[in-house]
Amino acid sequence: MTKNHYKRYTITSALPYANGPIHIGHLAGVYVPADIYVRYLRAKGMDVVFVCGSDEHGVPITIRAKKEGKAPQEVADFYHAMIKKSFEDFGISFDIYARTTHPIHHKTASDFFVKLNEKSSLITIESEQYFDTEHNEFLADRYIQGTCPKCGQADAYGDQCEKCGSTLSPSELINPRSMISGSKPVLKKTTHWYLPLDQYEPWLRQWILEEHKEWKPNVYGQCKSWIDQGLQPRAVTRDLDWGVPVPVKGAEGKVLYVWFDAPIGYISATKEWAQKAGKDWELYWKDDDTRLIHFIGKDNIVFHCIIFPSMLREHGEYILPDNVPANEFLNLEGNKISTSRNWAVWLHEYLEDFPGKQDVLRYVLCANAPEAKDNDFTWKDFQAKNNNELVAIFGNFVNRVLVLIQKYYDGAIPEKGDLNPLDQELISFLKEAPKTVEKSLEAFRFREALANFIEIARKGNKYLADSEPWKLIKENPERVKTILNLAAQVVANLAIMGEPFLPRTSGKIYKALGILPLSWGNAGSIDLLNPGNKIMEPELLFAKIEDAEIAKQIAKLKSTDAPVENVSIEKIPVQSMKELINYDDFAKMDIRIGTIIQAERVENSNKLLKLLIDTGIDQRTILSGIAKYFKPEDIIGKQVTVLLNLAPRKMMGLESQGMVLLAENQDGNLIFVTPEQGVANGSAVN
RNA sequence: GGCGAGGUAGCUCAGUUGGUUAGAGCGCAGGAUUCAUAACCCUGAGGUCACGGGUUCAACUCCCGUCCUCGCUACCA
Repeated sequence: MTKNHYKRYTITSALPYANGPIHIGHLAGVYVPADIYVRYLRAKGMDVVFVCGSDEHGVPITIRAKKEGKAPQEVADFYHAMIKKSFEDFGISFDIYARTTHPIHHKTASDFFVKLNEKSSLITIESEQYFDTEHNEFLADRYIQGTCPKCGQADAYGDQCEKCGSTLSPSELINPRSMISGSKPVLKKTTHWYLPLDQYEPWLRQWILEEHKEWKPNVYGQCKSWIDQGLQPRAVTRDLDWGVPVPVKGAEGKVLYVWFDAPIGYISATKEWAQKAGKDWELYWKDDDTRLIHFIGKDNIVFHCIIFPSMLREHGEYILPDNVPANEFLNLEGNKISTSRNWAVWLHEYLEDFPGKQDVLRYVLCANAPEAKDNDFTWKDFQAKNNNELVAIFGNFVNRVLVLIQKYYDGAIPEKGDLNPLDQELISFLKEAPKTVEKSLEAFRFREALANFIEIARKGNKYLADSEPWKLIKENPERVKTILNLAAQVVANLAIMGEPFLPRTSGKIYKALGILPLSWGNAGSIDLLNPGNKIMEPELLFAKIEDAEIAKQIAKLKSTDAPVENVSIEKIPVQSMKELINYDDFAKMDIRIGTIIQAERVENSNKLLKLLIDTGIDQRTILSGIAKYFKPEDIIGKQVTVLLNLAPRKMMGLESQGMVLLAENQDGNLIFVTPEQGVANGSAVN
């Protein structure tokens, strides 16, 4: 249960996978909110550690490494360095950005496993797994390719088909082959350790569903869904040579599964930081007065709410997360962000294209963060928020105050005199402002917090408009001193309360005011600036972003064929060529042209269409997973290419007698392979 | 199909335990102003709160059903 007071905070943000750069979706969902929260805590003087690091293990990295003829470490090094740098340049204020290949992490993860094993918290299960006899090693799911049993895609991986998105197990693949040698793998017995999640169900139910009803609806709902569906034991080891070796006799050639070692990375990162900073890491993980918070995206909910807490609890010494504020996903210009299609705004590219504009992106991503539902990032909105809010409201207010003080008082803060009702109103608003912002931040409502913050600048503009110092300067100069003193105090307040959201901008304001950064506790005061203090020549906080710059970004995005720039490691080709076959293999296939004469949806299926095909030699039923792409009535009469002698297979209680061939275009839509000109049904394709 | 999250002004979103004329920002229209990056400030138009039932003195808010979007999950040979 959330307590009222904590002595310290441990804040984690999801470990990026060292297999690609960071994009705005990662930032909006995880790193910007986490950083805002941490900066806020620090400004309040809280004892806080903010940890993150690269997740460098896992099979995708080894696959990429193999394809590029590199060692896995080289791939991880490249992206680790790139990610670390872009976070630094962007201003995410980690206390440490660690990595899971660091010895401290290997030892921590290893010890963690040993402890669980010694407590008999893990169970071992023997199973059959694919083994590459040529290379003499077990094959990770990702190392096995074969035909997807669900969509027929020939290059599905052992754990997932990237075309249809199905989750698979290697044994389901048709004609499995090793991606290392190309040979056909054999099943071989192997033993693995499992975390018996099913045994923790009563506790999880109590801990989450009863004691953490305050978690966000999306998080709470996902957890409930998982728990209600019944949890299964989960393997925590794999037969692989890239990862943390399983520290048990007889486990040679086995490593900890990435999902087991990655979250422990938060702990080892804290250890590494503590060593350097001369702190006691255990206070941050084992003391009940420490509040542990995980910032993640919705894809990580089950790991951070169910699996990792189960591990921590079984271990026995650790505290559990008090909250897991997971965000939804950010879309880009109406489409899902996609790395493979290069539909993304990459952080390292943004930093190059918009130098010095880190705060603009922070602002837009926070104002538009996908807190309750998926959200859309558009460049037009980015421009509008910059020009209409940062420039026109915030930047403009600060600028006009500084310009007026410069003009009337040669840059010296004037003295306050008697206060009138207008002043009083401003002062009481200002006094309440920190509490309002604070309340939103404490509830992880960052959009609201940001809106509350920008409201301060709005009020400042209104105060100037209402009090009209530029008019009064002639008739009542004494009064103007009070107005501009108060206006300047508002500017100082903006610097304090803006720091979590817009740290660089805050720095600029402090510099312009000629004062050192103030802590959050000063917010709300109207005595932050001493009369007589000199301010600097005003410098604009934000610049307008012109249409041309936006058009350029949109054009860049729309040229989806463009390779990922500034990434020297090449992307994995979409599909590599399969192994060679001889003519006889090909001749075995009976491929013909047929015509769809009936088409209807399959009941209770949202993917399958039941097609009746005239193949020239018969009329047969073929089921095809294309319901998402075609309406039945639209495809009747269409000539298509059909694989006739594919062994029949039952789906949804119906038998499919063949396969209709389809191609996928760049948008991910399916296209029938249709003869250029009409031909007779039954014509062979050779 | 099952489960989860959403469906509120043109756009992006708030609406706390059901309570008087449903809010904000942007955009739009009009006005005022000139200290300011032609920015600021004021006013206004715009919503059968997805749809249909029900509970209630009272429902955006609770219950039932339907439709749509997103995610997970099952059938995509």
